[in-house]
Amino acid sequence: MKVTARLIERLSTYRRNLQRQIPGAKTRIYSHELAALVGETPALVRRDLMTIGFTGSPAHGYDVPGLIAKIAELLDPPGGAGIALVGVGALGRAILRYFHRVHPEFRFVAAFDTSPDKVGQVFDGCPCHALDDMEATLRQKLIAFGVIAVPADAAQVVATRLVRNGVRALLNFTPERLQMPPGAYVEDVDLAASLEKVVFFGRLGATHAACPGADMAGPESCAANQDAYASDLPSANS
Amino acid sequence: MKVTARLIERLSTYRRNLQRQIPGAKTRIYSHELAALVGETPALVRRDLMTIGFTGSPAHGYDVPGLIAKIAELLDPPGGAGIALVGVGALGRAILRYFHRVHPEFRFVAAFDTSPDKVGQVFDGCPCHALDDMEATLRQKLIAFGVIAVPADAAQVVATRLVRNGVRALLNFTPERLQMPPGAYVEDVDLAASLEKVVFFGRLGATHAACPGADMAGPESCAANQDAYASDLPSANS
DNA sequence: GTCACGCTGTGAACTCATTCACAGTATAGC
DNA sequence: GCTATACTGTGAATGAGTTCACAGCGTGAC
Ligand SMILES: NC(=O)c1ccc[n+]([C@@H]2O[C@H](COP(=O)([O-])OP(=O)(O)OC[C@H]3O[C@@H](n4cnc5c(N)ncnc54)[C@H](O)[C@@H]3O)[C@@H](O)[C@H]2O)c1
Ligand SMILES: NC(=O)c1ccc[n+]([C@@H]2O[C@H](COP(=O)([O-])OP(=O)(O)OC[C@H]3O[C@@H](n4cnc5c(N)ncnc54)[C@H](O)[C@@H]3O)[C@@H](O)[C@H]2O)c1
Repeated sequence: MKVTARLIERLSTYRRNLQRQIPGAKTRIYSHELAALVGETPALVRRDLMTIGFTGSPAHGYDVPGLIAKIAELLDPPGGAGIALVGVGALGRAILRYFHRVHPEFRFVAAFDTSPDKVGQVFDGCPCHALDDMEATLRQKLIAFGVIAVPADAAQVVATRLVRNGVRALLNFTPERLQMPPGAYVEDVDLAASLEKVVFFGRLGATHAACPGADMAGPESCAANQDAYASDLPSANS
Repeated sequence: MKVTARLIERLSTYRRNLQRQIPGAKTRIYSHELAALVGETPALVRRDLMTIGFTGSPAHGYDVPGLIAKIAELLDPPGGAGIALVGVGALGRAILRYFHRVHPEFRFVAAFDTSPDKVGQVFDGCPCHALDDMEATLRQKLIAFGVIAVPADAAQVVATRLVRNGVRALLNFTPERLQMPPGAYVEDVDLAASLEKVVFFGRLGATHAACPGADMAGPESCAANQDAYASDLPSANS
């Protein structure tokens, strides 16, 4: 099974969108329905499910609970993921709050910050420690994943320290490119670059009347699965 | 010139990393230096600069201020971008704060929220309006870009309303896949999927000893530009 | 019971992105 | 001045990722 980062990303959205359906409304789903739900092509959906060895029937499509289970088996770590947050600033707190409320399966079990205001407090169930306690806490709670939401200049130091103490993968919100030992995984989220794309392609849209014109095409630019747009206000669906 | 979303993303990080250098320290840079800075290959950097028609010299590499200017000319809208934020929650406020402080070139000129607590307040220079004022405000301030940070069920309605009133591109933090008219651009930021990738590849790293093993490879997994890692604590560089 | 339909599973084709590899060239050192 | 060097610019090769297109099949209609 050839597992790429994009496949994992799509599996994650397949699952999330399946779970968002009215529970029990559909226990079976066709590739083209799931595709519409997540904004992909039916062929890609079938290919992905084939890749993970999940098989449907031509008559009824794919079994929804079964698919969710299969994806869970693949993505969810057996013991549940213990995650550490470093930098309990505006962004860090938003993340703690959101995941605590809507995705408790991601267990943020420790936070770290330099600010004495934050240390000792508990944010959405996640206790904030001083940096000095990092080593002990990481090892004691067997934390394997980290989220970096500190100012850019602190990112590399913090990352190194995490990885030295058992953390094997990071989500990095900083524009800094982190140097990691081989084997460690870093997922960068660069919001400035994302906004820059929005501005660029939005501007193009204006100039060229439409993005599909001659020479430009973002991957999901012109997202429009046009079918549903003749109607007027596609009021909050799904 | 063939412009893809990935190119824009890289140009954005090229520029940001060039600007982060001690100003004036280097006025020239080689492709391999810039590549190391952003974690890409030298060949790709050269190809990108070629694509945007920026040319260097074999003797001294590329002119840094010139390159920054060239990228700005390409990415920055002439009048400055007017951006609207919808949903002044935890995430929305983090975004307003961050961009106001560190990237004021992205001008958040209006925010919208349903909560009476928020309406009328100013967040980091950005006034929060009631939803009823959306049409008027968008048109009056000629807002062409939007950021969606409302709960998922409100996302489609809000997006449609924005696009109906002149907004041409959106940054969407919601897991909802937005239906857009052709020509509009949507950039999705799916933090849950990103975290899921971190957990998956971090776990693999453990099992398989290292990611480059047999059959897996995330795009920037094993980010390690190993060169610099023999040394110990790569203390916050650049 | 038989037929037509519409879907899955999948090899092959294709498209897009990245890397290779090298010719061309400006400098630094001698 | 001449040579060795180390880089850029770029066509061509490679590689990933996606889509095409169709054989095979279970089901519902009649
Ligand atoms: N907020 C955003 O929208 C946004 C967007 C893009 C990038 N980022 C990145 O995320 C980072 C955090 O953003 P924010 O808005 O939460 O900033 P913030 O200033 O609100 O939070 C930073 C937090 O990190 C803590 N901190 C500082 N140095 C530390 C260290 N060495 N170790 C541990 N904690 C430390 C501070 O006490 C503070 O609580 C930013 O610096 C930026 O690089 C944020
Ligand atoms: N915070 C995160 O880390 C995170 C992570 C992933 C996704 N998201 C997405 O971003 C959204 C916002 O996250 P948050 O943490 O800021 O949530 P939040 O609850 O703090 O903020 C939501 C804000 O939207 C406002 N709102 C609600 N309905 C609205 C409407 N119809 N029009 C305008 N405003 C409306 C609310 O008043 C509130 O201020 C989430 O719902 C989620 O879909 C957030």
